[in-house]
Order: sequence, then structure tokens, then C-alpha cells
Amino acid sequence: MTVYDELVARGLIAQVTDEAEIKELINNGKAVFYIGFDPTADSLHVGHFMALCLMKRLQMAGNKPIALIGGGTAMIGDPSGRTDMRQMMTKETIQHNCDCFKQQMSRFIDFSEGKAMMVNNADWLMDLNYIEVLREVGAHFSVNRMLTAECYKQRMEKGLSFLEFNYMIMQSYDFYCLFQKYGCNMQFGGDDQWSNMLGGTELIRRKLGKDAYAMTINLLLNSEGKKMGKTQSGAVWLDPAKTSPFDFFQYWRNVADDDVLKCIRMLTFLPLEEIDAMESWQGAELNKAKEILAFELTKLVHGEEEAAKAKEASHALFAGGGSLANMPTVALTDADFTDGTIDIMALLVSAGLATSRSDARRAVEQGGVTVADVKISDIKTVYTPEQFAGEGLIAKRGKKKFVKVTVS
RNA sequence: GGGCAGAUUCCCGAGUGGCCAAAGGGGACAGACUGUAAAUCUGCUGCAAAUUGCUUCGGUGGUUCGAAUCCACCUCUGCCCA
Repeated sequence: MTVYDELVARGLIAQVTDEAEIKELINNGKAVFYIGFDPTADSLHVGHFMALCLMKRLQMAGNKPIALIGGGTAMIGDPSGRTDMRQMMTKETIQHNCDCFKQQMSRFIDFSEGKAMMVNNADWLMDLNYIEVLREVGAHFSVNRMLTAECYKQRMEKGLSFLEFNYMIMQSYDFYCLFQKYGCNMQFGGDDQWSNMLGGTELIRRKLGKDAYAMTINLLLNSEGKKMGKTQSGAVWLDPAKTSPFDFFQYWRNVADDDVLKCIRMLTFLPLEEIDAMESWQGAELNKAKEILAFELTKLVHGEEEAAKAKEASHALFAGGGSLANMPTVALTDADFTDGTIDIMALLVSAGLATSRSDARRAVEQGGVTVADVKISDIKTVYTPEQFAGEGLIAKRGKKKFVKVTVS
């Protein structure tokens, strides 16, 4: 099976500019492609992970990836898929985020011996001269056309600043630069990037009279049509300090039935035959598939050892048995105890299971709190440091949130 | 630059002098049911020394016994005219 066919089979491809040509290029390892990542946070998240996987798949097929970090474009902010303006980021923050991205990416993509490269568009965007850009690049864009682009439509009601309007032009210019500098003939990205990417292929055609290609991958949407990889508390990060391997594992372990197979197909590297075999799984049997998904992804992101630990902790908590050694742990310090005790509300807050004492109080009053397998119904319950000595106690809020509490 | 409309809690959105910690919906959280799923039902959703107190309706001042609500100025946003 060719790479292209595999991408299709996995449901990754959304739109392409020239199917025949793109097939030819990537199946034969002739593509030099780039994917852009704007450093809008200090860690990559699940959305980026898909793009990284795609990079890896294509790299394995002999194509050369260029990871472009948008140190320059982040100064502008991509309005695509946004209903409001992005907060402007300072140069320092952007630089910090760039560094974080670099580090995380090196774990997925092989940058050795020229097999891949990493560039930062700040290197060529920051020194541009306004008038020159307007004449050299701006002249090739039609405002009328741009305004009809899907990515701006949502913003026509809420307002779109000139700053953000220029994002498409900057991204197009990136492609043009990479094409000239490194012979980059293809750009990949999320489907929300389609119009920005077309801008690049058109700029290359108009300025150089040459063809370049673009392909988008489907966004990972759940059965309700919402982007996956987001929780109420924010994105699911790849940085273990921001989303622990256990939480990362649990996120995938809990996806809806309707989404499991799609996720396995799109995100894991399991052979397609193996995935096809899972198609027939029904009902509770799908739990097996969810665990496979969770394990595979945790392994890819955090390594096999962490994945195994997360799986074991998950078993211990939900299925009974197994070791509790690897579950999330919080250690209390002397400061957490007043007069030698800590009350249940302070305990929940310190353990990160409640956002405030009021929140904790509610949880207890509604019967959602368990400590060491005992349901707590009295908000006046207190604990002494001795009770947490040794193995510690397991505090539980609701059905899925557990923390082992120890003393330091 | 001129005119008009607007900014309310996580989000949408009601409230136009006291009955307002602020309707309704969504989301989140908790309970029941389940398969660590979905759907459904119930509760709950500012903070705390918790039948009470404190802080909150873009910002700053003011009027008033009392302001999300009235006045002034400011900031930001949308629409129309230039």
C-alpha cells in the first residue's frame, strides 16, 4: 500500500490541490514539505500531534519534512477558526514558546543527517520592509478574493483587524520563501488552513510561474463536531508537566464510543488490518479499543514506560487490583496543617480536586467525595498527618478523579 | 471625523433604582442508571469564619438612605455616513 493510499484509508486527507501530482511526489519520496506551527503556547497539544504524525509517516516514506515554527506569524495571530481576536503576544513569550516547541518536536521527528529541518519564519519575516512587501507580495493578492475566503467569513460579523487580515499574506510568503530556499514543493496543514495554504501556491505561481502543492488533513472532530483534544480546563498538552501521562491516558480512555475507531485510525501507527478487525467490536467490547488507543498514544507521546504506568494505575483505580504506585500523587506539607489537622475541604483543594473550599463543600454535600474508600458526608471531617504516612490515602472526587495524598 | 448601538458571572443572554449573587439556556461539576461510553432524570454552579458576611455586571468619579440599573468622563467593540 502506498503512503498516499494509507493516508486516505486512515481518513486523514481533507483537501488537495492536485491529487495525481501529490500522489506521485509523496509515494516516491520526492516531496519536500512543510507544516507550520505557531508558538501560541509553551507546549504542543493534540492538534499539533496529528500534524507531527503526518510528518513522521511521510518522512518514513522518504520525504523530507520542514517543521516551520511561526515565530514571525505568531506576532500577527491567525484569525482562522476564531470568532474573536487573539491576544497579542510579546516577543519574549513567543521566543520562549519557540524554544519549547523545538524541544518537543525533536522527540517525534528525526532531524539527524539532513532528514528533516526546522526553521523559524521570524528569520525572514521580521526584517521585511513594509513598502517592499506591499509591492512584491501585496500586489499579487486581491482583497476581494481574500474577503470571500472561509477563514475570514466568521470574522466579518465580529470584526477583523488589518493586522490579522495580513496573516494569510505572511503565511503565503513563507511558502514562497521555503520554495525558493529549500525547494519546498508542498505544504500540509489542518483543514482550517486551506485558504492560507492556497494563498501560498498562488503566490508561487504568480511570482515564479511554478507549481507547488497543498494538502490539508481532516481536523480531529468528535461525533458532536467539536475539536478533540480540548477539555474544559484547556487543551490536552503533550508536555507531561502540563498534562500528566496519566491524565493524557485517561483522556483517550474516555472518548465516546463513536470516536474510538476514528481516533485509532487517524492517530496511531497500528497496521490498518489490525484496526479493521476492531470494526466489529460492539458495546462494552469497545472498552478494549479505548484502552488500546490510550496506550498507543501515551506510548507515542510519553514513551512505553510511562504508558505502562498509566495503564496500570488506570486498572488499579477502575478495575480493582494492580498497583497503586503509579497514580497521581500530591504530597502535603506542614503548611497544609493547622493545629495539626487538615479538614476535608482544605484536603480537596490541596489535592487539586476542588477549586475552592466552596467547591469542595459542595462536592462533599452532594456525596461525591471518598477518602480511603470511605464516603465523606460530614464537612467537618479532619485528618492528621499520621493518617497520610506511608502509602498515603486515596482521595476521590466523583468517579474518575483520584489523587493519592501523602505527607512530605 | 460625524451618527447609532453595545460591553452582565465559564459562554450565550435577561435584568433599566431596593424583591439581585443577578432569570433562562449551554457547558462544567456531583448523584441515580451504566461499560471509566452515550442518552435520560435529579441536584449544583462567585468567595468565605456559611440560615450570616464579603466581593462582582468594561474603567474612573458622581447623584442617592440605597446603583448592574441614573449622570459625567474614559476605554473597547459592532453598524451606518465620510
